[in-house]
Amino acid sequence: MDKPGFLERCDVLCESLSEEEDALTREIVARVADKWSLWTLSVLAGASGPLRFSRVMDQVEGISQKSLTKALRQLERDGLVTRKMFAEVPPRVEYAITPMGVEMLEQVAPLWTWVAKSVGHFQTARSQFDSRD
Amino acid sequence: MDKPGFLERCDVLCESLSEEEDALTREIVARVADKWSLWTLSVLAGASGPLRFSRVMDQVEGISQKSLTKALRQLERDGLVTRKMFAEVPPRVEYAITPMGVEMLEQVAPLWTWVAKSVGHFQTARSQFDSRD
DNA sequence: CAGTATCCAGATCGATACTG
DNA sequence: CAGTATCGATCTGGATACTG
Repeated sequence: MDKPGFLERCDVLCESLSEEEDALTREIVARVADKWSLWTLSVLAGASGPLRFSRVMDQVEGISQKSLTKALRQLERDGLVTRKMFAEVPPRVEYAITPMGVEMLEQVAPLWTWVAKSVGHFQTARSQFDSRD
Repeated sequence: MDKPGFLERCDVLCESLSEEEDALTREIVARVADKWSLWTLSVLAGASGPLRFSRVMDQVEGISQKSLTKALRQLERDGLVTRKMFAEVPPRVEYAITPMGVEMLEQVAPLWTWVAKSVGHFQTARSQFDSRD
């Protein structure tokens, strides 16, 4: 089995990272896999403009207030969404995706699409595995 | 904010999935984010041939026996690696990546590379966020 | 409205000990 | 060698109640 080119290039890049950068890279990639974070980000991407907290919560079905708050804070912290507070009563907070957030989704979309298209293969593999002696 | 084309295409595909397929898709994508699973898979991809359990464990630094077993089982179940047992004493088990596993890595590599290249941006975003009033 | 604080149940993981 | 079994610490997420 030859070492594939894409893997080699990835290795070279990854090994050039400091330990701190490596840890951060892993963290960001991990966020991609997080159910709520990615869903939240794509809701903001699909909206025609900034969304209030409760509008986001409506669209991310099943999320709790606590989890949404956490997801939005993380996304904000990493510069993937912006948070704008208005000094009104009742309070209004608007979230919007950043260009970096859009870029992130663009990177994730091919992977997601590939998995979705391959879902039949995975189902087959699993049923074979589950019914082996 | 216009709905980007890539997102729309992804939406259309995702909405064509049954609830079961959707759940499986999420699960597979989640595995991508899992530290050990991806690392294990890339070790097998980088090897010049099948690897024994203990060889894999050597290369995935810091993993416990329990976690490696779990990661390998999941990868096997999804058809991303194969497991071959030899009836010898002491027992020998060899793991190898499948074509599907290679494909999976090929899908993940661009994302990983992009994150690694963007790590500086994320560091900046975080330090700004962490030092805001 | 947009959170924060608290409690609690379930999953996860490392360490350790044991086995075919 | 390649696991499985068990235990305890840790983390996570939902439900609920409360607040500026």
